[in-house]
Amino acid sequence: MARRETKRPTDGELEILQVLWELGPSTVRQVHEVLALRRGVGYTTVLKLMQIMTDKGSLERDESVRPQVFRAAAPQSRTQKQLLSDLLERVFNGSPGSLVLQALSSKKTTPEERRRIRELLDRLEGDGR
Amino acid sequence: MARRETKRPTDGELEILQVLWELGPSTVRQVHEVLALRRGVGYTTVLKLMQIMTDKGSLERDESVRPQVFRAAAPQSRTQKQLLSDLLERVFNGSPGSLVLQALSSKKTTPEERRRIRELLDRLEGDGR
DNA sequence: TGGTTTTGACGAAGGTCTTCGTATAACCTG
DNA sequence: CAGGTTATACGAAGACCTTCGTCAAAACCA
Repeated sequence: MARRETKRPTDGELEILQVLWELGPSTVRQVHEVLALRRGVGYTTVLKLMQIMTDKGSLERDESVRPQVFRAAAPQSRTQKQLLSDLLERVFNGSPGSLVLQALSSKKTTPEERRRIRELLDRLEGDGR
Repeated sequence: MARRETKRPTDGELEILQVLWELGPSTVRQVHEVLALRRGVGYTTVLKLMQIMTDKGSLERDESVRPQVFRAAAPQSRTQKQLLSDLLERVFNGSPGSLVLQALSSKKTTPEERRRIRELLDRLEGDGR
């Protein structure tokens, strides 16, 4: 028996999702061009991964055109939210406080971002909780 | 050839680290008791994982006592920071803004946590950046 | 249309991870 | 000290993942 697992994307899958979120629906070749520059991976490697992802449901494929066009099945924001929530549970014991503090203190934020965070905090206070 | 990898702990490793951070230095038996309740894993499975982690350097082992006592090589906060930073790069393109917003909006925070976040934001503004 | 290039499917190698079974070593108890 | 119990080491099975070679199909083009 092996792992019963979350449906977290693997590293390779995430890399491909990132490219597709940025480029929009793309062919294998287009994705490969980006990844080849980034780390010299072969064309069939990318193809295979994308085929597997399609089987898994994380990509969708338009076979009516040639070459086939792939796109991410879920929007970036949803995947981000899911992975963040996963990290929160597995690493921060489900309490977002220290996560947010760590994120804010170790990385640079823009004034605009900070403004929006304050706004959100205000709204949370307003909710009475 | 296979994956050249980050040194992110695997799921199983993280589970053990969590137990050790909570209990402090512990024997395999103690760790196993927690994990067995949580998901029925076998004793030697836990042992093996902890041995591997010791080889990798993520655990340290006191062999001078019997049974041996293991402890996490790195403090929880450091691992949290590392994993958060990793997620930030791989999933949020290195910009913490939306990460923080997502974390705040999807999970409950306490008033105390929000106060500390505001404090930190104030300090960041003060820095002139 | 025939040759060349691009695309897509497939399988398999080699790695990691998790899981245990089994065998040994250490310890304890009478 | 003998017998039983607990702790450790070891190896191997089986599930993924990533990687690519190879071949066939499709598209292109001169």
